[in-house]
Amino acid sequence: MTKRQLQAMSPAETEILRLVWQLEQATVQQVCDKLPPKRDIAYKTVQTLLRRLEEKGYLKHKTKGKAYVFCPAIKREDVVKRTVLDFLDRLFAGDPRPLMQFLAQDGRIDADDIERLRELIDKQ
Amino acid sequence: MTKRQLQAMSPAETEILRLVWQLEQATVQQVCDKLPPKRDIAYKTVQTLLRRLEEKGYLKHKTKGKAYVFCPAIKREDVVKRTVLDFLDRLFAGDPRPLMQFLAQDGRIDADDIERLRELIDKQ
DNA sequence: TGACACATCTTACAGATGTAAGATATTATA
DNA sequence: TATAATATCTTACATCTGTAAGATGTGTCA
Repeated sequence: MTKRQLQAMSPAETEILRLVWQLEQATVQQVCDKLPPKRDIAYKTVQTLLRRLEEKGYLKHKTKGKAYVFCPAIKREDVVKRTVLDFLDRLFAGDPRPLMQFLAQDGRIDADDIERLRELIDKQ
Repeated sequence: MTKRQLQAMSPAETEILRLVWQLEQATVQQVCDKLPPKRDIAYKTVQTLLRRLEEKGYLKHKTKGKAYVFCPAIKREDVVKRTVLDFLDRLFAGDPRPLMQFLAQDGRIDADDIERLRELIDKQ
């Protein structure tokens, strides 16, 4: 029971959590401002998603003036780990190679990226 | 409108579609047999998921004897592309590098994998 | 040809999700 | 100290999801 079971994040919640990570900590308004213009959702909706993320244990908040400031309640890398592995399991039976291959073939990673990855692996 | 908008797959549906890919084509029973033992869901549930995948346009079926044989209605690589890019957007703002980095650091890809990726990229 | 096994079709249903409105509280300002 | 602006809290609600049961159809074999 050291490893608490977190309730899964929905896609919309994931998107919002990422913005909080980027901002390190954020009010509802700041998250709204950070949304890409194409992503047209109401302030109230963002508020609901932040609240649900807090209920699920991903965020916590403190009060500043009249507004809440939300910040991560668990380490980003832990969330990334759980989320990526889960994704990998479902789509590729846990094998990361088809995923990497797709990224390479689709031109989303280049020789430089590969070089940096090699260094990272060699260092270990 | 050449590029039809596919309805998103749910996590459970994704898992089932992956099994159909592995089997190339499959009856409900074959998908059930392919499920990992830990994943304990009823025949009827698998049937529902396959039906929903067909409704959403990911699968089609033909009849063989009294049973349906399901097979992909769209190319696996197209589904992978849409699904991976969507995932990447939500969790990493579209940047694949944190994802790769995680995989490397978590020991999920090794030097050999990297070498093969390099070859793949160099060939392009 | 009747019954058994096994499919599909129809229906269910609680909980999650996406999206947000209305009610109420709080802070700054005229 | 009213009042406007801005927050949060409470509530809503249609749809999607995960999970599956019950009704009905169909092929097979005695």
